Parts: sequence; C-alpha cells; structure tokens
Amino acid sequence: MISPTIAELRAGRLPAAWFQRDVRVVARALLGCALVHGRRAGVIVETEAYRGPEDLASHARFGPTKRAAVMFGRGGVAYVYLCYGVHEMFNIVTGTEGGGEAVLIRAVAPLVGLGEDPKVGRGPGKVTRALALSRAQDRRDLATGGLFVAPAVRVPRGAIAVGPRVGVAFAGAWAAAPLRFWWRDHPSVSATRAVKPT
DNA sequence: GCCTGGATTATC
DNA sequence: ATAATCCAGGCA
Repeated sequence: MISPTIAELRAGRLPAAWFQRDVRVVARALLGCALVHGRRAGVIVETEAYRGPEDLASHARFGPTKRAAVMFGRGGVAYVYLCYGVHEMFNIVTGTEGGGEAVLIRAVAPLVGLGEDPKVGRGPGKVTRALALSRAQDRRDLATGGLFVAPAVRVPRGAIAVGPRVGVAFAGAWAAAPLRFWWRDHPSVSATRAVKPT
C-alpha cells in the first residue's frame, strides 16, 4: 500500500465526539489510526487506557490537580507531561467532562516523514520524539489544527492483543488490569508480554 | 520549602 | 543494573 499524504489524512480527521466514549473502547479503536503532527505521521500500534480517579495508576488519582486537570475535561484533547524528568508522554483525553480518562500512546509505526526504522516510534518517549511532540502540545484540541488522528490502516482480524499496562507496578490491584492494547507481533510495539487475543 | 519517586530510555 | 534529570504531589 502507498502511504497517504498529510492532506489525505487531514480529510479523515476524527472529530471530538469520536473520543468521547469509554476509554477502553477508544484505546482499542486507536490501533491502526494515524497520529499526525505537522508533516509527520505514525500508525498507532500500542496504547494504554487510564480509567479515571479510581485508577491508582493514573495521574487522575489525585483528582483535577494543576497537571491533570485537562484529563477531567472533554475528550479529544491532548495531555502531554514530562516523565522521569527526561521523556515527554503523549496522551489523548477521552470520555465526557469530569471523567478523568485518557489513552497513552505507547508506540507508532512510521507512516509519513519518519523514515523506515520500525524502532523510531517504539516506546512512549520515542513516540513524542519521532513526532516532535512536547508539552507545547499539552491541552491542544485534536479537532482543529495540525495535531490530529485519522483512520489509516485496517488491523487484521484477531491481531489485537490485550494485557497489563507497563511500568505501573506501584498501582496495586490496578497494575494487573488488562488495559494495554497492541497490534500483536508488530515490529514497532514496545514490549511483547503476550496475553489474550480478541 | 524540602523530600520522594516516577505511565522511560540509553548505556554500563 | 543504573544514571539521567525535573517537577508534581505530599507533608511540615
């Protein structure tokens, strides 16, 4: 298949309402979609759902603090934060006002302007580096402007895997919840801890 | 104000 | 295995 152009992707931009659904539904549906920023785009192949204030792995567990307040707004907006003082993490707020939900984009495969190396967007810190995303994009609306999501590739039937989230061992019982979604066996996925098919 | 510890990655 | 690097959140 020929890679689409940025203009073609822009024509398929997903509207705010698309994100205003249960975070697990959105996290799964994002697989195969393009994350576009300026002249660059990657196919989302790995995501994690963060469910709200009761989710002890989520920044929303402290309520609508200065940093996490955006998570309690309406779906379809970016939430970008600095992790370990080193890496920027890109999330998309989901659900409706007050929900506190968001999806972390953990890996993208090269689509436009990212070269050929499947490792370039493998891991959440590398996603932001590859797509030139930073806290400058925090709270940006994905419904307008040069940062958006659009359908791009159909994920083969049965190729979506589900399992526990990465790096949240501190979250007690929530650490084991099956809230990580990825395209099974895709070379751009960050970890290969296999679990169950869908 | 001070202290603790990360939704990670590259390198030792 | 561990450094890098900084800021949010908790407590005094």
